[in-house]
Amino acid sequence: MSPRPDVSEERKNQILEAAIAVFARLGFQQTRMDDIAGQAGLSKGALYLYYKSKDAIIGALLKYFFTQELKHLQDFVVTERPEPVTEQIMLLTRKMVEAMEWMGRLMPIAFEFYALAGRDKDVRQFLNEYYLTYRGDLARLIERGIARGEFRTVDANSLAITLTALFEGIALLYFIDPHGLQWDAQIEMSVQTLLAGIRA
Amino acid sequence: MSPRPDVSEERKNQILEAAIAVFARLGFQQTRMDDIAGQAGLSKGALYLYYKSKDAIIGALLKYFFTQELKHLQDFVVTERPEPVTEQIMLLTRKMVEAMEWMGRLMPIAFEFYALAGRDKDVRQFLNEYYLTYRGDLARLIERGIARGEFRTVDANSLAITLTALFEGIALLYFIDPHGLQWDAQIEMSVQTLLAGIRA
Amino acid sequence: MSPRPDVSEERKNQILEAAIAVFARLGFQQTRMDDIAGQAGLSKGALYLYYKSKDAIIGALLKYFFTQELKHLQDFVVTERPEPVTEQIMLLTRKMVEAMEWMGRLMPIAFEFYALAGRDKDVRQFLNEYYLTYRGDLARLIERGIARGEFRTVDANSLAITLTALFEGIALLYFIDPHGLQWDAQIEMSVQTLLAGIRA
Amino acid sequence: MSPRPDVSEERKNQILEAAIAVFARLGFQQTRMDDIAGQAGLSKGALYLYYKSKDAIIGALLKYFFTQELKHLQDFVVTERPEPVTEQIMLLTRKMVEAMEWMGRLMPIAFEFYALAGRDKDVRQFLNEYYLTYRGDLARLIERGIARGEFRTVDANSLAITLTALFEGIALLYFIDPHGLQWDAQIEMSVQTLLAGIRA
DNA sequence: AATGAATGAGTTTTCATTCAT
DNA sequence: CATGAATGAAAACTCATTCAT
Repeated sequence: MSPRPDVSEERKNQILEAAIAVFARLGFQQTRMDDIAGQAGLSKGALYLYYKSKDAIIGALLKYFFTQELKHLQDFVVTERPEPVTEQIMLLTRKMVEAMEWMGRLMPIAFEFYALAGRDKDVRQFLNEYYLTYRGDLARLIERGIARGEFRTVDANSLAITLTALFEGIALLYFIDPHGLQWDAQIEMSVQTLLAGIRA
Repeated sequence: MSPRPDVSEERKNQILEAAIAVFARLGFQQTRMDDIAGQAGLSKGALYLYYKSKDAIIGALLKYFFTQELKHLQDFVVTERPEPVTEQIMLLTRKMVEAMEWMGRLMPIAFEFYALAGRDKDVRQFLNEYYLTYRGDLARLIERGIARGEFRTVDANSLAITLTALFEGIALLYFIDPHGLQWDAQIEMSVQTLLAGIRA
Repeated sequence: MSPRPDVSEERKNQILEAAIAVFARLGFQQTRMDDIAGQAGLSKGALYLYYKSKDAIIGALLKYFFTQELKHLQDFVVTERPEPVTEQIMLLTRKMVEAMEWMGRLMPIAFEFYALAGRDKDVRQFLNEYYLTYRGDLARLIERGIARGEFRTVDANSLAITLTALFEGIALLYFIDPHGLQWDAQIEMSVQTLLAGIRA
Repeated sequence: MSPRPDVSEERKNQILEAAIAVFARLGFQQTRMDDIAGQAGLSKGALYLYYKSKDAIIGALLKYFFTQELKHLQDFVVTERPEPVTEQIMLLTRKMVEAMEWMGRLMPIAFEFYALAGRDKDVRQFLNEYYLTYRGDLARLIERGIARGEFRTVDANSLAITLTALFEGIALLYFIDPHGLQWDAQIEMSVQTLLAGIRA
């Protein structure tokens, strides 16, 4: 009677969420398939019904992870808003801080990916595309600021790279020492200083 | 006393250099003790005469690697120089670009260490101290700029963090896509913009 | 009684035929229950409704396979025929050649069974009985030839063994190199030569 | 002082002998690497120092096994002998019987190879070459018999195939039922009958 | 000091079998 | 009857580490 509902999608997410939890704690290499299975409440065999290898899980995670990152930014950029762009960027920055704190457990995964990118062309390629999109979106925001006369006429693309680098660099420092500093204040100050450098 | 010079120190460096070469290519995890031994021109057994485990090699490398990084900066900061601090920072930036290009093949190792920091407290602790020193040195440079009236009265420490983050962030982007951009110009522009934000 | 015809026997054969198809291609060990299920157009679970294990399928196949083999021969031997026995044997030989070519794709299964016989006493026992029957039938044919004065007074049983061995040996050589020779001519010649040795 | 003697060759043979022992008992598939290691008195790891996989061991065994088979025959054929060829072939037959009894434990391995040949082109190719050589050698012996006037003018090659098939077929029957018959007498009789068919 | 053969615990992956639906 | 998702017990293979020489 009951057409068994397709659990495939559900299982895949269940496994990815479990993988995130254990990868964050142990790193890709230290994590055993058993760990993921245990965390997901499934048997080891079940993992292989949905992903054909550990690498496949890591690969799926890569997309899952960075795709979500982009969503945040794109929600922001896609619609023209009335507030000054400076303010929008500060808002974005604050959102990023929140995300950073919330995603603290995911940061080790990001750094695993960066390390992996050193050896794996596909991963590097994927990350490259991610950053291209990311800074492209930022560049559009900055151009809006230039058009509105908020910013000097700077190379929006270059500045987008600078901003991206600043975000990533701060994330790294936060990752190394999350409790040694008032990061929210610090980040706001950093971005403020940078924006001060391009104010019209 | 001993007529034979102590070969021990030499061997240890020989091993670390070999480890750098293969770790950069393969990552910590993929690298076999055999790989290091082969690269060093020693037997696998010999490795264990000088380091008691693979982890010990990685640990020694951590110090070796980041200590060298600091030297560059400290040479710069330790002596008061006559040039404007802005110029000194730009000079430092250019040095960093050169180093980045020259050390390109070593960058994977840095990212291996960041990933490792996520699950090894000692590594995290060590990197934290590294960054403390690094930004402390930068802060002194910035204070000098403030004292000389080149910069506004900003929180030198905060700005040092901002600058450190910017350097690290750019290094990450360079690592992911070394040939997609004119990195030397990009970095100079990034730092210039930031410094423009604090110019008196 | 039951208005529905017993589907059980039909299913069992369906499964055996599917098993033959995949076993021939992949061998017993390489074949997955999934392969058999897929080939039979059934679910994996259904297999277990009709056979309690993979080994049970192989066991059933053993009987199915060699029982059919014997039918051919027995049709031949059971009724006294008017033709010279030599001619009957040649006829039988030609039938065997036809069967060999037709069953070419099934020969791997026979060799799987021989290999299996090496480690499974039941299989060995079953094959032993098969050969006993086979050569018993041949012996009766030969005795008829002796009785009719076509052959010298030889030990019919021994000769039956010789003939069986010759058939099996040629099948092996054919299996290893089916296209390297004119097997039909070769086999006829082989049997002719053997029969020449016992002609009265 | 003592230049450590190269144990590599010794180990490889040690492993092959161990493999023969357990393969004969358990078959290729049922045999675990641990079984071979245990039988060889080595650790599992040591196996992999000398053969890179289980298949590699099987492959090496294939050569080892059939190469030795050929040696027996070639010793026989290579030098022109004074005895009648019929007698030489009977002598060869008797040797084969001895070998068969001595190698009883190896026969399961031969049948494993035959089954394997059904799925593995390389194995099939190898066996094909083996049989080509084998019957080529036999053909030379038979030709000698024709030249000496012992045999009728038959196709030596065809007869070599017949003889090879007879040997192989008898080996199969022996394998299935080693104790049910006086095999030595049976084989002599079989070959005698065949040779009777070509006697001049 | 140096070697490299040997070890064996540890890891991914496979697949016959079960059982809730 | 039939399904196919789930299980978990193997088993091949790896590699850091040891130690006899």
